[in-house]
Amino acid sequence: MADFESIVLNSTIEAIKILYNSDVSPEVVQLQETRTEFEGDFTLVVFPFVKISKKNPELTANEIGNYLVQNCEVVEKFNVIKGFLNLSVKQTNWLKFIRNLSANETFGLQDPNSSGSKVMIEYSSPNTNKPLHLGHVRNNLLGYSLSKILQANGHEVIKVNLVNDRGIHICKSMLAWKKWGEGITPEKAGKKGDHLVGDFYVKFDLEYKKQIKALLEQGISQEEAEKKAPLIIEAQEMLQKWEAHDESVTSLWKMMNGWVYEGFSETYKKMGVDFDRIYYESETYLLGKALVQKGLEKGVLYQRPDSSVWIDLTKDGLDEKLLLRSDGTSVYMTQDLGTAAQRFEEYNMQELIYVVGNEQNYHFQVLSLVMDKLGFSWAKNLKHMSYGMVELPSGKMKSREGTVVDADDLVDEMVNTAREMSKELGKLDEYSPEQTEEIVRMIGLAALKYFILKVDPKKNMLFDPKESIDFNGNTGPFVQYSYARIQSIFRKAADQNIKMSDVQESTAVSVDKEKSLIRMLYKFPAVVADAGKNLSPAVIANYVYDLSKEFNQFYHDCPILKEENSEVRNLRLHLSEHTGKVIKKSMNLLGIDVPERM
RNA sequence: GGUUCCGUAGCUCAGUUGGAUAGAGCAACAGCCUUCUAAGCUGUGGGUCCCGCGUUCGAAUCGCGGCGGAAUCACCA
Repeated sequence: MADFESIVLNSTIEAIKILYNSDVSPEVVQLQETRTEFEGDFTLVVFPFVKISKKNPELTANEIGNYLVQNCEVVEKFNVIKGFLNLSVKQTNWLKFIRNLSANETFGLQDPNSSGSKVMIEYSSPNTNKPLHLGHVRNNLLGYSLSKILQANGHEVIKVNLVNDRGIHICKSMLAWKKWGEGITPEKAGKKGDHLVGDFYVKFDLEYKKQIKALLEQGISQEEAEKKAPLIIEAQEMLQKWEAHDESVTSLWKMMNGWVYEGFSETYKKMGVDFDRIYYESETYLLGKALVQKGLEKGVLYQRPDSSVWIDLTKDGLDEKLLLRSDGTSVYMTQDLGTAAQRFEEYNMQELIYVVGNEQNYHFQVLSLVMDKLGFSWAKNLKHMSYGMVELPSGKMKSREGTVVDADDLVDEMVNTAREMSKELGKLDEYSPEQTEEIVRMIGLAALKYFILKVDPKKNMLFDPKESIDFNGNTGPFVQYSYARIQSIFRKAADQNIKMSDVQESTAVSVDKEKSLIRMLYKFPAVVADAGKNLSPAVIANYVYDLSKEFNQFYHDCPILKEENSEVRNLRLHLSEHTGKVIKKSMNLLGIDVPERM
């Protein structure tokens, strides 16, 4: 079924050809939704055509309007306000649209892999020296939701995670555990492994600072003290041993990383995110050196006297960038060059999207440029899905000041709040503890996820704990509540033995709220496409909120089961059903579950 | 200093090929449960869309110049 806009658009082009003997391209035709305060469904902006018609806007609009009513099969009537031609789609077309929905379970979603495009999306990418925090939460939720949105747009999606499991920061935790851990394990401590390891990272920093302070008191400069402190030297030695595959260091590393992985997978599971493939930096950090060699041979890169390798990007408005240290070891960029090449070779995808914070905008600009200069055709298909930082009312999160919001704690708190709130409202009194727990989990998580995803990803956002646990208004629980209400209607309908039948095209759509709900549902496919194009879960979140609000108004204004006219009742049941389905699909695209009751 | 991003109601945010009188939520106040879940609905108040200039029939949206904020510019990742 062609959508109404394209039908109207084609007819408009035709109208202008016939009325004014002029050819206009589709881009010139501005068709938008009619604002609610005016009558109509779609509005044609006629200003662009007055030059062609050589008549004033009102007259032009009337002429086009008349033509469309007579010649466009979906246009019923029109009105003109200023230069705006408001068009009403025939009611039978809307009813047909609703009727077709019943036979279209995948409404709004493209068939899996139908676009012929394969996309790899990298997200999460944690360090294994401390637990996940609020910043990672935004990353994980965005990455997971985007993968769903891209799938809904018909792309084949490969979700990958690149775990940073090696490096000096990992050695710091390891060293601290060795020195002060007294053989403690997550079991003995009764603590998640990632949190335990994080404690030792903090411990290292604490002791390191003490040593620096002591050195400063001996009159050594800050810079030198940071380099000379025995702890950091030990950590560096440990890193060298690790790179040399020293047995004792490796086994310690494996053990502690194992703890962290276990902790992470618990957190991932709790948040409901997953991956198709996990890469480890310990296995990829040496990649990229061969590419650098090739770049040197091609003359794209150059070597300095100290034998470090650089690329000059000053002509591209950037700086010179180091790709290999003077001792021949890799930097972060080198590895990223290598892994990108490896991935394109292995998966042959069209695009690689990195979900990484905007503090690395420069890095990804360089990455893509370097790849381009090295001659990889897909360099322009490396996309950085850059998102803004999460700030707290007190400002930025600082681990030193203990203001980091831990991911596990955060989820637990949201769930606890949901539990208290449900108890207070007496919502779940009749359910078993297990059922209650499941629903309460869903609500708490929805509050958190929706709160984060509703904000445009590229913007920095403020995470106010007080606001995040609000379950009223523009929130996840509000959307869930709307869904639960709908399910309740159908439970009642079953009790009363009310059956649904096909929507009759003769049904009167007499209430505004019915009409606006239909229009809202109609928009869904365009919203999914928009979210995919702009890589923005926020587009979905804002839509599903508007849809839910619209439904609640409809629910308030219109009796459904109690409606006596059976045709109207039937229509309202269909509208409720399809609203429920679209809410569920939308929330699914956000990685949020919806409860049958709450 | 260079580059990039941001600035909309008291607060948090929508508003994307330039379109009509700039919208929600929270907070405040006032209403609505003997009728399908009140985690809901309705109403009131609240705006120099950071400022200025320009392009245009028309600018929150585009361009230029300011002001304010953030990120980044490591032989860190």
